[in-house]
Amino acid sequence: MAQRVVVPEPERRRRRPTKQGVVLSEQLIVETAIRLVGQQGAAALSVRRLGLALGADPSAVYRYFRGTDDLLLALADEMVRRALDGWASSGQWRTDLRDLGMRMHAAYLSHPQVALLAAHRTTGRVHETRAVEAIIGVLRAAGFPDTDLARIHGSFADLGLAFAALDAAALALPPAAAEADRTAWRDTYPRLDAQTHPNIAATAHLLTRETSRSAFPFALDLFLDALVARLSLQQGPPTTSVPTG
Amino acid sequence: MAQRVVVPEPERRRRRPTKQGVVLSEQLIVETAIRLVGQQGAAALSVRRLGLALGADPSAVYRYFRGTDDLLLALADEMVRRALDGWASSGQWRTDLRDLGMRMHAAYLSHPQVALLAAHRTTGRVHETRAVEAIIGVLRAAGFPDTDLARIHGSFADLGLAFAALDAAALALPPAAAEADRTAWRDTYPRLDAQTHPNIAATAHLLTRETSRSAFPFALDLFLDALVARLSLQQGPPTTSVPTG
DNA sequence: CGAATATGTCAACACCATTGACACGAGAAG
DNA sequence: CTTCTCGTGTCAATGGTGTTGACATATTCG
Repeated sequence: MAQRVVVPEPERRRRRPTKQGVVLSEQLIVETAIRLVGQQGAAALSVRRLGLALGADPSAVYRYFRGTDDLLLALADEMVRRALDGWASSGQWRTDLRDLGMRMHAAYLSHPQVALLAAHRTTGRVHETRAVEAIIGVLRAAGFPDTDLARIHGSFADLGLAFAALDAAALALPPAAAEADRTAWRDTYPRLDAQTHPNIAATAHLLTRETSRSAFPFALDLFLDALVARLSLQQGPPTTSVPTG
Repeated sequence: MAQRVVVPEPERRRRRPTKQGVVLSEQLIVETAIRLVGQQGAAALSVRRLGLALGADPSAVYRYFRGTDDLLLALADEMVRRALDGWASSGQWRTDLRDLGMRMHAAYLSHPQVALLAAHRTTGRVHETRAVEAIIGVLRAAGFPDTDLARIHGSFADLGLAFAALDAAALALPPAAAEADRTAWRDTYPRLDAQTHPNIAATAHLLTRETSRSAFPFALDLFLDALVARLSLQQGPPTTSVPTG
């Protein structure tokens, strides 16, 4: 690190403007980084370009984040913040969980390049903690036993993040790669030898890459069905195997 | 590119040994890259280090791959090759699909760093095509209508790759990050204010990050259940909504 | 007002991917 | 066997990257 200490945002007192007159903040840096990645692709996220976009010396970023990885986690946490923004419990646990899942998915998909970079990371930051609190709260109110909370929460979060990353990957492809992807299905598959690839050859005219619809809502409902079934067993026998997907 | 033309592997005639006496090949480069990533982490995969590990000048890699992205796709395709290695249809479509899914998942998880880098990419290479052929073949033999093949195949592949990437992410974390992850659940959650995070505070002693078991087998079975249900509807009414997750 | 120091800046380091020019030797042609 | 071709490995150079230590200065506190 250029400097060992990164002052946490709430304790910052002195705000000294940049040579170009910009007053930096964690929030401003995060927002600028998200904009940068959205406009120019994930490859454009470098400390130097970020400095340029901010109107500050690149190394100033290190006064706010310990390194690029720290910044990345902050971007992920901002996605979570936006997902939770305005959410409130409806009182129906299944509705709540579905809503939380869809919000998380949507927040990441609105910035696919960020999702691709950060969706698989545990941020350990405030908004992630808020999300955990919300999910645990819904599960407890629904009547799930405390001993199952960690596992159910883990499965739920995994499902959402896995699909967020997956669907983001399709959206975030640079135009050239997306074109190459489509070309593979449209051009090369129909030309494959019927000897070596009989099934593709026989149905090539019907095979087009299906990218329009996300499988997430369907998968989420399957998961929630499993939770409902588990909860209704709750009163009867003690603990059987826990649904984890 | 250093040189516009990359000669495809099967057409290579001249194999000229390196100064250090190594005879290069696409396969050798891919295997060395996988080993490098497995031993030193994803960050160690640079053309320079790869050259060093190979015993060749770094720029020699560009005689075999157009760039780092091309190499990455080759790594992904190698994972698919290993997954398919030795697979044969059992004649039972559900068994076949489950087996293919589990193999793909296992192949990626055996090299989590590679999975993290490449699982979300469409490679367009030979082994991926073989996998598509196998899956389409199983679905056709099962009796799914040709018009549904693209969508069902897409959902199946998505599910497997999404969980491969997710589970790989947990395995691929550098030890420091993994420790930080565990610390968050063990140390900071129990200290949260009961006012702001009542649900976490009340159950903190039971909350530990659940990383031991993958949710994939469960999710895969849910998906296959949905396919079974869809197939049994096949004979009756025409087409309803298609399960996509 | 004066001092302390947080924060922005600068220059430097080691690394990275990629490229064009070049040399050499393997394989084809005779 | 000899000769020629050109595929392939090497070298040097370019412009990028994250990160750091030293430094300057203006903001806040006493």
